[in-house]
Amino acid sequence: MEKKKRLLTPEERRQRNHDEMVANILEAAREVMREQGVADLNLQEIARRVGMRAPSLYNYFSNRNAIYDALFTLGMQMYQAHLAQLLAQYGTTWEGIERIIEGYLTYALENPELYQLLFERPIPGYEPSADALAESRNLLTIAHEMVATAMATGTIQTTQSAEVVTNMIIVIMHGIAAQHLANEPHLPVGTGRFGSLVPIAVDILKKAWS
Amino acid sequence: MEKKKRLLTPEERRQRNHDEMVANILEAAREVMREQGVADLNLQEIARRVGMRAPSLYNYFSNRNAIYDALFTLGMQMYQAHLAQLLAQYGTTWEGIERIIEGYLTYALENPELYQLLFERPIPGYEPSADALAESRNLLTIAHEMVATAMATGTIQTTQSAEVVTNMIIVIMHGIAAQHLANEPHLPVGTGRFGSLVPIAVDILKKAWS
DNA sequence: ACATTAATCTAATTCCATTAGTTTAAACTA
DNA sequence: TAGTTTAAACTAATGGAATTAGATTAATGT
Repeated sequence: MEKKKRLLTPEERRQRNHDEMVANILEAAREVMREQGVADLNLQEIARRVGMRAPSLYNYFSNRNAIYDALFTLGMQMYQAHLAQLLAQYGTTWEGIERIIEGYLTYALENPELYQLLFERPIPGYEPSADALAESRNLLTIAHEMVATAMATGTIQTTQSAEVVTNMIIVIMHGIAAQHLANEPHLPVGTGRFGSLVPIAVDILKKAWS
Repeated sequence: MEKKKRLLTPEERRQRNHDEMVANILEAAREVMREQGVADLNLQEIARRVGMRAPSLYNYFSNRNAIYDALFTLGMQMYQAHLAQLLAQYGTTWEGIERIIEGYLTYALENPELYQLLFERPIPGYEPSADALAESRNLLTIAHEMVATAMATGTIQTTQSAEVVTNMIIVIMHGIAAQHLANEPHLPVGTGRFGSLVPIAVDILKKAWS
């Protein structure tokens, strides 16, 4: 009978408010990046949108790059969740590989600001922190394991190493996304000069490797 | 007997000095971009290197973006010369295609600042001018003609359209260069996780299309 | 009540791009 | 040759943005 739905202690309430504000700031930052370009992140504008002045942001992030870094980590986690879902659904089949390539483009179109931050580097003064980069190495491991499984089960048949196969898939996946984003970012997945190449590229790989 | 090697008129001398200074500024700008990143082009630093103060640069360029634009055009002309040379030497053979892919990576490694400006966009507030973009459309035309010739002469055999073939080659070429530059920019052409994929990628295409 | 602390603010600093206005020296003109 | 024009430089000023310093407020803890 002590507590049916225990009230929050002041400490917890403070923490919750703080976390909420962090989330709000990141959300506002993504909006600004989408509207004004990834590199033009403007602290005054973020502050305006969350209802404070720019210097107050420093209670939540130590500087502008810390905001980029939080978004880098967030974006990496989002992409990994997206990828894990595809892997669970399709496994390591050729269809799965096609879905993964398509999924990379989907992610890029749905979250262009995060995509650019994660996979198209040069933000003026920003380099991902060691923590952020660890997430990104994790992603490469997942890709490599997927390819190794596909080779072990015979889906992919080639004398090339799993590393070469992985890298080639990355090249094609990234090449398509980069060109689509640069030239026809408004067109949906599966359409346009580059977006429509996904199944064609997979056919070419299939012809070479099965 | 009028003039053995005619002296320059004052007008010509003035023009020559002006042109020289423009070239010096662009050279200094490339240095700064290489050292501090493409997006961090700093007018004070350029000015220091050519021996003047920042506002004096405005006698030669109307603003910072005009410098980017001049470099865009310069870089595009350099790349086209590079490409024309390869085309003349190897023609539209499979070896020629391999050299072109390799040549794109070579250009990217030798002129990383121009490569990023030309082929990896987002410089904060800069969009290429119409003139600069015309150069870039020209490049696509050259690529498309090359592929059409290769298909007409039977080097490339496929039911795909020349446009699809061109775009796929662009995807692979750019994908390799982007990954190499992002991950192992210090390694020379032909080496590293991505640089070594060039011949492998060409083999895959050859298997699919000949 | 008093002290602490988080969260906010305003004001100040620094770094840039860009503009305004001035000076100098060369070149043209009468 | 003297006076005018013009290119090319300068210094000083403006305005935007990140960041730091210092003061204030309000909630919490003792």
